Amino acid sequence: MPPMADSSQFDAQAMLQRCGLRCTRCRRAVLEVICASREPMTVEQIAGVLGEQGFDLSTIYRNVETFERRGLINRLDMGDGVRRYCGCDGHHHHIRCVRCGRIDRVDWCLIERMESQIAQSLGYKIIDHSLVFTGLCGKCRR
Amino acid sequence: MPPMADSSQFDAQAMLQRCGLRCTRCRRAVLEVICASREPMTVEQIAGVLGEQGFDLSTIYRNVETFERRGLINRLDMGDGVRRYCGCDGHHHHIRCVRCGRIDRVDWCLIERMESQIAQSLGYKIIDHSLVFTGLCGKCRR
DNA sequence: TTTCCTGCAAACACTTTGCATCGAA
DNA sequence: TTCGATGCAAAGTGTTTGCAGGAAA
Repeated sequence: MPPMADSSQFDAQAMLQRCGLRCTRCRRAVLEVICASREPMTVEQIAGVLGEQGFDLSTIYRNVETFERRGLINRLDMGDGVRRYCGCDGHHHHIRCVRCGRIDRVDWCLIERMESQIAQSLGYKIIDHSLVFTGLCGKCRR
Repeated sequence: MPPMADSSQFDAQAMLQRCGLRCTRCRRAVLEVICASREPMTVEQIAGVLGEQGFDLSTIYRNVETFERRGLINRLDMGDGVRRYCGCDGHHHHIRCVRCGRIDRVDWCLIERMESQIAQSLGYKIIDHSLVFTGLCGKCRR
């Protein structure tokens, strides 16, 4: 795994500024790692990727929380008790194998329709949704 | 909140026996609390309801884990990092307000269709799914 | 009688907090 | 220059584990 993916698709600095957040080395790095990753990242994984830069774990925790509250990233619980974060790029879901923990991505969705229905019937304003399927992947089925 | 809901709808003892699990006081009680509750329960809440019976927390943790692996209950992450359990009665989803933490239940579903599509395209055998919408409830929107 | 379950105590992992220092704006 | 961000150390919270005694089958 390369130390950091190409960040040309998104401009971490601009994202931070747009939210009124100071653009520090740690914040830029954390945001880039999360947004560049195709898979949702745990705090531990983020710290691992940024290992050589030596950011403090508590700082990373503080930053992901800030990002989440500003809507820069999404917090994702996959049903296994591990907290993960992913960028807000595009719309997709995940599926996790309950046996081996493998996580795959589901790129298509029928769900948008449900949102307006929920908004109507319960009076919610929907901000986001997280859909987690659990099952057995091809390998584990055998 | 009554100490325990009516358990006539389900037979905890039979459920345990069917799974080859010993029917102990603690197991029966925990299973009844979870299945009788309309809302998903945290381990802390379960222990609270059973407070006067003085079961050890670690025993409750062990039992809910056992129940989950046997498919007697479902583990549910609502996207707020808190682990909850609910009975496998009927099919429904939840929606959580990101501001106040309120959780509502969504009783209808368009999702079954997606499952076969996932199974086909990724080769998974779907066991369950968890869908969590986050948003602002009517009170918090104002 | 055997095997599994339980309570207790301790360890554990993950996350949060207080505080002094540092650095972006 | 100021206010917010950081690193460090410590505390907190929720969860898991080892072990000996106890209860279900």
